[in-house]
Amino acid sequence: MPRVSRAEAERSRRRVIDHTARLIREKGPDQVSVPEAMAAAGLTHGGFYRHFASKDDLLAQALAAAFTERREAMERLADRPGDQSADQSADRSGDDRTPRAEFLDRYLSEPHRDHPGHGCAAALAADAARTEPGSPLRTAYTAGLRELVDALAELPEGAGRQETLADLSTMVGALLLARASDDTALSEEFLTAARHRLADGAVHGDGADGGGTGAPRTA
Amino acid sequence: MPRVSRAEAERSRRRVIDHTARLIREKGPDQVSVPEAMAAAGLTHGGFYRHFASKDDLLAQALAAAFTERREAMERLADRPGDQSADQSADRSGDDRTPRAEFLDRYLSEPHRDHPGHGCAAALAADAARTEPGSPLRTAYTAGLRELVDALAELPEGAGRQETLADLSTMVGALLLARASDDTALSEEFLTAARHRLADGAVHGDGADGGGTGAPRTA
DNA sequence: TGTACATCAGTGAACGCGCGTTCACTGATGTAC
DNA sequence: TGTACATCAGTGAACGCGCGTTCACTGATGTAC
Repeated sequence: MPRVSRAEAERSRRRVIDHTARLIREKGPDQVSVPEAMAAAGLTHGGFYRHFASKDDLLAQALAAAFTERREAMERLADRPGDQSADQSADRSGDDRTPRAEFLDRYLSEPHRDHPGHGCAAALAADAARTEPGSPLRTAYTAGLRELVDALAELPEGAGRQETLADLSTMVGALLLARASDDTALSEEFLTAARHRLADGAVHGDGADGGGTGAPRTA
Repeated sequence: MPRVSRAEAERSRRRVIDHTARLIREKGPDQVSVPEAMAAAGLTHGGFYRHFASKDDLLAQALAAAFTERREAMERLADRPGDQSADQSADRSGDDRTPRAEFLDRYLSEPHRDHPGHGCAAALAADAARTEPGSPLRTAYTAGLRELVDALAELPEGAGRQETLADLSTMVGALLLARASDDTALSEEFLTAARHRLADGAVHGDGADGGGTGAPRTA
């Protein structure tokens, strides 16, 4: 069916970007082909260049979309206290837990480890690092990373910027190492070790987390 | 020159593996072609299958070599106190610093960030994670990672296993994020934040390392 | 130690394949009157 | 509102290219006697 409406074409474009945003996290940007990206959106590869200047262009837009998708999910977490939909305090899901604690636990969880397709886009660090400085993918990565850092730092109960950068390093590293470990026990050890480190590991004076003495993770 | 001696052939094989061990860290395993790996060793691609069963086979052997190369460098660090070659205490290079502190500083340094080719093989986590469980690359990665963890945990002044896993997560994450950040300031921030976190952040009970007061680089 | 011959490391051409990109074509959409 | 025509989203074939792998060939190396 040639020549669909402009609204339909715009929907096609978004579908390609969104599917590619998933595919690059699942397989890596280099392993996603143009025919594959188009097919995932229900199209043939011939029309690709009506929507994108090049494959690089699509990859950069898809990466930006992946970062946005995650940032929105995180902001939903941060706004949670004021919002209630179904279970307020019925089950033990954390009304008493801070957005930061909730974010950490979800980040360092087995579902996140096992489903990279809708997971953290910062985990594509190595792919971004291998492109030329100034390349579309590298630029999109850096912008997305910066926004992620800022959003993390602004979470209620967040620590200073330097602590946030160290936290994010630990999270990304543990997630990647857990994904790569071809051994269930070792993989879980990475997630657990990082969770413990970030929950109370950075605290010097006292080891209590829940309670809430003032500056909990300061040196 | 066809039909070289067996010793020469063995040297060729090692040259291919060693160059590939560098190339996969620089460009990623998927971006290294068979012709490129052979050319790096001064050979043409035709003879490849006299040395390796497949490209996958070479990649796995190269990854194992990359891990070994780094482990040997680390063990040299650990043995340093007993070994002296040129400068014992002439310059300020750390005779008073622990092997662990030395390792951390080198790991989270700009030279390591800027020269992945001879850097940490664990940074290939995402590439390993994207292969099938049980694949040669994945298996080699897991084995190398396990040895790295063990070697780290056995460093003098090393903490427990869980602390080691969290430390390694922070190091790998910070290194990858620093490499990907297309902004010098942000990149250095990641290295610095991780250095501070690991220098004094993980110590619970006492902060004393080599010389004097405990936490020297506290916020 | 010398001779005869099998082995096999390395070469370069060739294979089938999927890639990114281009292009002629189609017909419904969008627009001008 | 209708009509005439230009636009352009999507199709499918085609391009040149580099890939992983195979293969016939070469001649020095290694071995048997």
